[in-house]
Amino acid sequence: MTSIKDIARLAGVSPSTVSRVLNERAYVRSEVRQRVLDIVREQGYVQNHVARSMVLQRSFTIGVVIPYLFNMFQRQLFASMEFFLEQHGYKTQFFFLRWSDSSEQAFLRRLKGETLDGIIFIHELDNPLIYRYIQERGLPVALCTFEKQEFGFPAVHIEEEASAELAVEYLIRRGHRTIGLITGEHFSFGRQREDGYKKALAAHDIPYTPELTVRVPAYNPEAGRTGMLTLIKRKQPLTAVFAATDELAIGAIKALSESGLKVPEDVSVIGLDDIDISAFTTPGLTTVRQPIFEMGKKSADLVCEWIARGRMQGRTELFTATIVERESVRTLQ
Amino acid sequence: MTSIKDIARLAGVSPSTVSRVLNERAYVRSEVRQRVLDIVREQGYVQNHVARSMVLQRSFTIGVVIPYLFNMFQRQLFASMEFFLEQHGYKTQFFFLRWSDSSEQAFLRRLKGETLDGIIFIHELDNPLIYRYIQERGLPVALCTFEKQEFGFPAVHIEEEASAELAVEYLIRRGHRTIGLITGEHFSFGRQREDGYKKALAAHDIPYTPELTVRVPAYNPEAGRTGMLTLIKRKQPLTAVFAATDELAIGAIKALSESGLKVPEDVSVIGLDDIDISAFTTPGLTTVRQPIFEMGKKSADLVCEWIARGRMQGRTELFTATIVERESVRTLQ
DNA sequence: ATAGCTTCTGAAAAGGTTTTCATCTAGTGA
DNA sequence: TCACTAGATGAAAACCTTTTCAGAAGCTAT
Repeated sequence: MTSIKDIARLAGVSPSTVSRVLNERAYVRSEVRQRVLDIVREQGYVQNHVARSMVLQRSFTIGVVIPYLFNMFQRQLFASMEFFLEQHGYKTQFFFLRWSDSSEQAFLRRLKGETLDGIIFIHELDNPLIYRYIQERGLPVALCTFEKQEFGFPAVHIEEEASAELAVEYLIRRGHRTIGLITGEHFSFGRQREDGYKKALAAHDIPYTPELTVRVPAYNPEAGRTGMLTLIKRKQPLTAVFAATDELAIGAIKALSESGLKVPEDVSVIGLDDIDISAFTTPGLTTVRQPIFEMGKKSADLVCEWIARGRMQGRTELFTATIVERESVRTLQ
Repeated sequence: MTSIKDIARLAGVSPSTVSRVLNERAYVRSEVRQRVLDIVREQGYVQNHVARSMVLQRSFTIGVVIPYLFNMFQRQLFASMEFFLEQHGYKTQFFFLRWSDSSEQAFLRRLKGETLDGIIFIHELDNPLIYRYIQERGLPVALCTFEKQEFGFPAVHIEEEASAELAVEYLIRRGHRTIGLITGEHFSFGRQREDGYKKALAAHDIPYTPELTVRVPAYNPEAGRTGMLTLIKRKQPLTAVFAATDELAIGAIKALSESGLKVPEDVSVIGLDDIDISAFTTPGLTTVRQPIFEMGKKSADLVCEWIARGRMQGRTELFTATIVERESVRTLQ
């Protein structure tokens, strides 16, 4: 591998000068600059990132932490982040977490050895030590889909509770009063969306029926399917179901059709997220849209802004969720 | 940040000894070893990866290159790779490519500056310089979903052509003789699957009708939808459609139902890939299964094996594709 | 002629690790 | 007692950059 020294030797200058040329510093005679540049091109020389990171004490890398699941929602979010992070001149380093406390600890250890310039969290982690560590180290960070009041990290998210309310409200407005809920056991958004469901019911004087709620261990279609199957088996009459995420909703629709029930004729289904695929199910999934792409962009912007211009205290970017009407909800009567 | 020198000072030994302890080398008195270990734990010290990469000339990072698209198929593949790469002790570094020649050139430049230990390519890149560079540098590599005979890189893939044949054959066996094809313009697999389609027709003496083929510029549901719409508009009678990927098939089903055509009663649809979601569409998508998870694992294993034990010449791992029967294909008569 | 700037350049240090080489100590066998 | 070996340790070099500092050269103003 050719190094800066080779270029220096070939150009008859010192490594310092080559470095100055490469980093577009002043104080290099234009004639020398040109000679160096020519040799660089000729030799196909590229700076060694590792050595650069070493001396600069920065890696030009942003970590993106995704706990446990890597579903369609996160794929879209991640793709968006990666795109804008690259535009800002940063590489993206993935951190998939697995489902365990030891995984979060392992992540923390790993984090300490990593020279990241910043970090984005998708979904909330259980281990508070991680946030505390980030705080102490002063690592630029952005939270995506949740916030952490006590730390005042910049965050981008929708009003989870209000968005769920919006979905259930939509159902109620269309005459539904026996509404099932399928949500996941994990993550703050699952709880918040459940709260939103309850709040909407309460606002319309509909008593909360525990038998209409089912909590599943994941947020994928398969979990939605088994959740819906459970609900059907309970024989609690219902005319509609709110699934806490679109993937859950897609699984629910599958379970309904497997059970000979038509959507939306027999049971209406509404989701939350509006992932790509929701526009392509049959029937098209009525859902609440989270502006995923924009949220990914904003998260990227926030970390980069912190890096470039220093920390801004307690900045939260709230996105609004909106109903997307497709064909999976029927108006009663 | 505490460094190895701090630990050395605290333990009253030299950095060399600490390094030996950390890397589990011999020639350290067990008493000293324990003292160092205690201080390391106490101080929460972790090795600095950048410095380590610098001196070791390896990064413990495998690059995964994904051209242009980042769809559901690739998400699953990527998740699988990341999982097994981590098991092998490697980090995963993403390289998303955009749709242009300059993007591939930019990638090549970037690649030169990167200290990767290995690289996995998902889908074939157009720019041959990239493979030549990899070859010259002797960088361990694995190809996933395609192969490059002239370079003899280890590769894992299915027989694209034969798999497509399998799908079309399945249709023909069920009495279909006017079969549409929706495929993408780009990537070798698109062309190969088209060849498979033609071959299956030829094998059953069905003349190839160009009007039944439509080529779309992407491999996502939206492209599948517009592709199907085009096919419908052409008014060329057909009883079945082979979509080159499941995402295309999902879009095709959507277009059919939008046009008042029922699947599979009016038109049968078969895909290829068997991505997660295909089990959850209504009707369930009949498709040809590519063992995505296993292929991801194998790719990871191959690069790691090359790194650990040196290059194995021209090793190709062929996976077999199998029909997955669900509800989107009807038997005629 | 001298002092004081500006522009340009190179030597050397720094960044945090690993590894080679040299040295020292203790133990073994003659 | 004397070589010799094995075990344990530290000093220093190396990995490849960037940046600071110092010095040289050329100019301007006194």
